[in-house]
Amino acid sequence: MLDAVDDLTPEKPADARRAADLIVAELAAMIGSGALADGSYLPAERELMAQFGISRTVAREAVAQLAGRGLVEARPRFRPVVRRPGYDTALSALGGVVTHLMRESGSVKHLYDIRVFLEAALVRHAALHARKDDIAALRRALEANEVAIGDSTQFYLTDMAFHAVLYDLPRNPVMPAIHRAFTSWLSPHWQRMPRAPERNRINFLSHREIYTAIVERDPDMAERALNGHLAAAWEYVRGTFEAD
Amino acid sequence: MLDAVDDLTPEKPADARRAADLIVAELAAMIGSGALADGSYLPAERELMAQFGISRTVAREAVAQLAGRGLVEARPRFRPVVRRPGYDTALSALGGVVTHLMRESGSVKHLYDIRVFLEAALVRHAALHARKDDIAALRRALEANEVAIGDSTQFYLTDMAFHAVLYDLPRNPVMPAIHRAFTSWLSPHWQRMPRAPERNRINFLSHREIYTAIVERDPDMAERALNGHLAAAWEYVRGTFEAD
DNA sequence: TCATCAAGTATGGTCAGACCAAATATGTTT
DNA sequence: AAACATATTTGGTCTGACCATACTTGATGA
Repeated sequence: MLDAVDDLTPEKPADARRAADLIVAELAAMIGSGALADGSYLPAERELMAQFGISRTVAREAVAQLAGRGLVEARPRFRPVVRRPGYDTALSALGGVVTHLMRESGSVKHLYDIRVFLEAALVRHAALHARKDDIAALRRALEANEVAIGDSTQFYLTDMAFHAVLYDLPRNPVMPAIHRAFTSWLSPHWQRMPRAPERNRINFLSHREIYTAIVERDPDMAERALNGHLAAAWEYVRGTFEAD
Repeated sequence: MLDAVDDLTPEKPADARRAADLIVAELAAMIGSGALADGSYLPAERELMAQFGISRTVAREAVAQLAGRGLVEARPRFRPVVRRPGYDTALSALGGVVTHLMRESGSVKHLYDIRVFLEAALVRHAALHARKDDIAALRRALEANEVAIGDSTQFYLTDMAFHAVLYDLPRNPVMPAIHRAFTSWLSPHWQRMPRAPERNRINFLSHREIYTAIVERDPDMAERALNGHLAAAWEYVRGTFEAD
């Protein structure tokens, strides 16, 4: 991290030409313009060879790059399928790196804190701007959460669903994608957390507290409830990876 | 976007074996454990061949994958260099996809709204938790911003720097990375925005307003000021890409 | 008629060996 | 000791081949 420049748009060496890059650009443009429709097959490698006058090597590398960018879904022995990227596929690009990042001591906490920070803002936003149907959705999620107290697996799902409603509230499609990314990154750690109905009950009560604060249009109380909720959850799971 | 499941941990087909994947996992582990030190050269392709008993093809694909994940920096004709990933390299993985995403109408706005949402929470946090040295840093950034009003290029930089301080405040290394990611994604649009000293002055005043609110420990006012600031900025640049 | 199953083909995955151009190392000359 | 010429290393690309599996086609049989 000494001189980690890492400009986020890797276009520094003005030339940096590699045969595959041109093909990638071309195909990417086709995907963007719809010339290659979402869900359709990418031309076979041997077709690309003929079509662009390149070798198989280059064709393969181009496909691999597109797959890396999420513009194409290339399962091992199947024909690559064109995938117009959504916010989820974008976040999923992080997956690999994040997994490695989280080996680093403290990084899980950093990520978790970001989540708390975001969600605090979300409950605040909810308390101020939630509409009737939003609150209804929240209430439904809360009720589902309550009946699942006895079943820890089910409780985990309804727990996530409750929080998901908060991410849906701003009606910005990026938010739910962020939520899915967070949960998929952090869930491995959560899985290891011992579960018990009494613990579930505590969490449910926290959820209800948050819900109440939102209904009463009290952002400060909502934020406080959420912070307490997530701080407690953290204390409960920190042990599972602090031994690392 | 119809059935974009896209689970964020691409490990669904229990088999999905590809020779390169094993090598990638192996090398990734070595990088994680420090066996391959940050900044050192990755073994040459021909060495990997011998070391793992694989063909050049597989060796190359493995390196390409590592490069895609940001664990290795592979400039065109140079030896790949090991890069222990930081939060920046993680976010940079998004770069390619986000670029494509932003062709989609409305996605720039969505991304911008996320930024506004986050920054609103940040100024709020600043107003509540900023320490003396934080405020000093903020003041320095503000002053630098003021003297740059006449120079639009310089103003742009000091503008970013001012906002950057807000991201530094929570002392969570993920925050600055997010800021850099945002600016690198949105800057292409901002570059097209016409600049003028009078406009700079308005923005500076907004910054001062935010600063004042933080100094006075008034989160609501800080949030309001920031929302106004960024909303105005949006109105000013929306024209540059709404024609698309 | 239509479902089933067996070739046959298309396609991605891997291998081998070769050549090139650029980057790096080596050694020689000044 | 610095500058230059040469040799070696190394990544980029090409060719051509073989395999295993996904897909297609068509024959078979209920």
